[in-house]
Amino acid sequence: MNVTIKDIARELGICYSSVSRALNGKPGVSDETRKKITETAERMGYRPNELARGLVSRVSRTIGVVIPEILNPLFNEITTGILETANLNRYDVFLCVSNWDRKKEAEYLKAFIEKRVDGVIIKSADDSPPDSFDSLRLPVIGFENSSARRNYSFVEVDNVRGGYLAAKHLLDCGYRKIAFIGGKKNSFSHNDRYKGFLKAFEEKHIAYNRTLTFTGEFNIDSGYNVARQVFELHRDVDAVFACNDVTALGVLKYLDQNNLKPGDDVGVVGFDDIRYSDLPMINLTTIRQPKYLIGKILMETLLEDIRKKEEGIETVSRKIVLEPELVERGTTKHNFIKTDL
Amino acid sequence: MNVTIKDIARELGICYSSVSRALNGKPGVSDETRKKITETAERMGYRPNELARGLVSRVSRTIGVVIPEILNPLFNEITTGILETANLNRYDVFLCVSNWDRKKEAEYLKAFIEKRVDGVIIKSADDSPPDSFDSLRLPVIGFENSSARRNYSFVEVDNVRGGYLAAKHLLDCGYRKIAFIGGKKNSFSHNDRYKGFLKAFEEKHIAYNRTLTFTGEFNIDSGYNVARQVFELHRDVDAVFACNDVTALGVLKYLDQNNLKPGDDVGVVGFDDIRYSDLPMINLTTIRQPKYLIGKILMETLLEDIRKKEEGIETVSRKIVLEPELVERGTTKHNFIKTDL
DNA sequence: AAATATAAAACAAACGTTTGCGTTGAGAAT
DNA sequence: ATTCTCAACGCAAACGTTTGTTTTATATTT
Repeated sequence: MNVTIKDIARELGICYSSVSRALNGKPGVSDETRKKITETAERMGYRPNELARGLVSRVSRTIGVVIPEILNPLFNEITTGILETANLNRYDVFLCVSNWDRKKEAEYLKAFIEKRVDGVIIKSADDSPPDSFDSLRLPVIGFENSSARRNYSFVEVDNVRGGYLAAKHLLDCGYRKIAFIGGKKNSFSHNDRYKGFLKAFEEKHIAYNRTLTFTGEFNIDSGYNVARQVFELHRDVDAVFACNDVTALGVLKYLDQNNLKPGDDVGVVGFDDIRYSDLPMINLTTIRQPKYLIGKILMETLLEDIRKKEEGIETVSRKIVLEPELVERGTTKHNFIKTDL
Repeated sequence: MNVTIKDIARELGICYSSVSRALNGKPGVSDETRKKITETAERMGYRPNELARGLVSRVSRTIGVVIPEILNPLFNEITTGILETANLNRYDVFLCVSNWDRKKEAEYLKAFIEKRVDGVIIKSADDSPPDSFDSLRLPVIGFENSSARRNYSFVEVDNVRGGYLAAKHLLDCGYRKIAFIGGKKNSFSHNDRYKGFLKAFEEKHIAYNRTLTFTGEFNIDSGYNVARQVFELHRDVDAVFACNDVTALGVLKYLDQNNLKPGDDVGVVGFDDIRYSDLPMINLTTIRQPKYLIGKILMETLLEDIRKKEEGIETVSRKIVLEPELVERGTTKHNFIKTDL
């Protein structure tokens, strides 16, 4: 049904190999016939079959991407960077959402292999990235979890520094009883941010009460519920560092419903700087991750690895660390002085 | 480098066609050899090459999706529905973002054809969906723009009714000087929502001052700027119907910065009911689109069309219309009575 | 004019599958 | 003993490309 190079060859009474060479700009065909070929290809509406092409050339110009969520603004923006960079380089992307399910993740990876993608980008659902790639020679790059040390590259933000910046800022403002609401317990990002968080206290020789440490899920409801827990258990908490902005939104929701004014009554710092957190109604102080850039670098690094592999150049696993940045907004106030509520 | 069915056949001293049949559960191979085959396939780590498979079977189990944006919460949730439904049915999705660029859109479609996707879902960047499919027999389904009547199916929300619900609600509350901030001028959704909007006025025999009609882009800044325009030009406006929630957020931002209280001073209704619009800090009254469901139905309908095509059954273009729903929140108040500001 | 070089085109194998058809051989029916 | 049936398996073509090799035709050299 579709036009093939054989059809074009038959139309012109020549061999189809010449058509292939002509259309791919390879030598071995005269300018005259080349012109005739491109013209008839155009006229007949020829569309190369990338499946056949990929079968012999072993290149599919396709990347597989697995992320845990897409609704989450963090991954949303990272994905945007990934997709735009891919498309800029004429690659197509299989996008798969694991919902933090390790099993699904493995299934997607299997499908990627069967569809012969040229490379894979993965934010693993847990902190032991799949090892099924170790045997294949498929270029892979991960987001976060670099500490799990695989033989592939990683991109991530300096989470220790992020946690440090958050705590230091809160302490500088004058907040003292600071609750830490982390992400999944024992996840690398959680641990690193907590580590940095504690470091700020140490540096200022302020003792940290570890009973103020909590963990939550990556959504608003969780943030809300944990906030309630925090304030019911510890009436004297005067600030919260939430390990991501979505959780922070849940905290803000709790404060709003309990007539606590962010910044004045309770300081709040988030992490990520998601879209809309700069709205005046939200105005969340946060640690910014360069989300779009992360996606862009993930894809660019992967494409470079793919190119090198095609050229037979050995690649080394890299770990690319980006800097987080404090964004001061209205949910923290300088010169905070505790007033008993 | 990869294990093939020929490798398995050689290992067992049989013909590779038997391997194919065994692995695909087809008849013509004894239970005994079938078992041996599946075992060695497993042992050797065989992964079928979907490129080769697709080449002969003409089925790739791959869907191409083109959307204008992914950052936008509306498309974000629709995409979630699309992806999850695809994955549930063991399809992979090429996701491409057009950024409302007609040319990019065409490029993606071309790539889809070359990669031999089984079907396409598209929210076209403008209101004349690409016609390049008319010749191909590729199953396609669109989101919105159904009025452009192509020979493929569409899913959309009843936009006329949505506009009507918004205006009726505002009028019922007591708002009278209502600004309409639309989307891209002359887009079908814009026109339909405006049509419904006007209908509510007619029904109540209230004249509508058409100078209160504005258009904007699909982002916060635009909403903010148009809001400023609205209120600088028309000091007596007491409510705004924004054609989408993102624009409405821009309006809320403007109100916040000008000490106007949503609901009490100015009624605001959005459209879509995006994530986070239910946060107490935002609390936006809006017309809900069943976003996830839209994505799900888009994919399910497409897959059905694909299945029918594979079975040689003729398909007819359908237009699936979903109902929008008014969600009352804090940015509109009943018994609003105009007080001169 | 014969030998040689070169560009253009044809030939053919390969990529890894699926699948229609032909072959084989063992047991059942005659 | 001969024929028939039928499952199990092998053979080979096909899907639409790319690409190395061979043939052909033309131009160049001696």
